[in-house]
Amino acid sequence: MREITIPESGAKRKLLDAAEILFAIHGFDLVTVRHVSQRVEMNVASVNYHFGSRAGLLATVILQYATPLHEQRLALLDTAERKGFGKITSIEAILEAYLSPVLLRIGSTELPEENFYQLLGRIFADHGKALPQPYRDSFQSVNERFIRAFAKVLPGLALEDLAARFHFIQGALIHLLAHQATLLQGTKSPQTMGQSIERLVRFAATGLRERLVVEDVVAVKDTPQAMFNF
Amino acid sequence: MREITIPESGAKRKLLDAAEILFAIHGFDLVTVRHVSQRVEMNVASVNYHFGSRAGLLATVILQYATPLHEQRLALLDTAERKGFGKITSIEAILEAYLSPVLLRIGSTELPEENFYQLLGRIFADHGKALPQPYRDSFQSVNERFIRAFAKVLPGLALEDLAARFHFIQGALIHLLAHQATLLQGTKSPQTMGQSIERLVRFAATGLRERLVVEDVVAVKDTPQAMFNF
DNA sequence: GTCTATAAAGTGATAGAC
DNA sequence: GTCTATCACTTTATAGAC
Repeated sequence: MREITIPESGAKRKLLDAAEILFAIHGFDLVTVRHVSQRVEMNVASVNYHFGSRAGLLATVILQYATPLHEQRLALLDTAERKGFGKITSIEAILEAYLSPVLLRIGSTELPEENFYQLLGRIFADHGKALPQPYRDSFQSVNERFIRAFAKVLPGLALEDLAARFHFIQGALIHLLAHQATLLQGTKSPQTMGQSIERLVRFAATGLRERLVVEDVVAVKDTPQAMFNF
Repeated sequence: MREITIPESGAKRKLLDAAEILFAIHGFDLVTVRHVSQRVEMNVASVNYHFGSRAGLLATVILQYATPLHEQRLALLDTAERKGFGKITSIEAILEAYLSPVLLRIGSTELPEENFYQLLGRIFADHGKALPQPYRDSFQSVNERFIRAFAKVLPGLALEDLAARFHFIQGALIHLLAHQATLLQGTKSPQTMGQSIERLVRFAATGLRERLVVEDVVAVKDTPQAMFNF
């Protein structure tokens, strides 16, 4: 599998900057190599020369943002776990390890805050669907790592329920990232993303602590791995 | 504003059936009028003849699903509110009025269950972005109606916090709809959507009941309408 | 590395025969 | 209403000049 390195400057960087904001605003499907190259007044062949293809450009953009975010999430999770479990705040610590890294805007170079969140929302909405399989697996392994961390501090909860709740939290985050900008239109005192994330942490922590006893939700015991397929 | 009526049979119905499943699988941006017409072995001009344009076809598909769902949600909410508040179960009743109508698969004619949920997820992920403004307003008014209903049974919670939490729940539902199918790959005893919705009701109800006292989340008092812009 | 020209295929929409 | 042919344009990608 080819490694993708992120250029600091030069022609590749210029094209990436253009691609990032266009993908953020219009989505992955509607942006053409012409839109990208024309935005920075380069020729139409430049994208294919520097990234091989349109797909190569898209993969580079996605990995530039997803990879450091994944690393930051896992690093914060490691730190939270080393500080020890059993404390009342451990659920919040894991949630913050997962949610707060989006606030660091890592991977971003020139992108305005609003477009950074939009782009991140699009990237995680389809779980790196535009990436080759090996890269997609990294999305999945981060999910699995977090679900197992929650399982340790919520021993009374079935893994199936935990996976479902984690999926809910992931959806809430993606929706927030995708629509925070439009949510603020016309507001004089805009909510910052930090405030929204803080709200989500509290909402999710309470929801996770709900002790589930449902008769009609049957436990699934056959293929554990299937639970992490998202 | 032109009314859009849904045909029961005939050429329009055939084209709609094709369009629905293609939009569900590939997304709104990648499906062409040729894909649609060729799927049911009709000529390329048929879409433009029957729907005026590609955009007209897309709007018809979206409204066919969104309109009855909106009506069902509001009808269930009215029923829940008439049964009286103050009971411990009122939060769950409102949540079920919002979430459970997706299980009825209303608006659907020929769509397999998996694709129905996918399509609904795509429709609500972008709040009817592909629709003319008057229709988009109906998405927003349903949200506002539900947030106000929650406010009555959660009087201690600021409207800003409520709106944020409702947005989280909406995101969780959309993510669930969009990925329920892939979530089940490889599972022998698949979770039904009904079970997932039941899990979401419990998770969300608990999260909504969390009594928020946060110093760093400042109340916004200027433009109330901006809170419902989603 | 940059750029123009072009290939080969696809796009939405429409004119006009039937 | 149906269908073919076609228009005017856009798409990704590449060959080849500089």
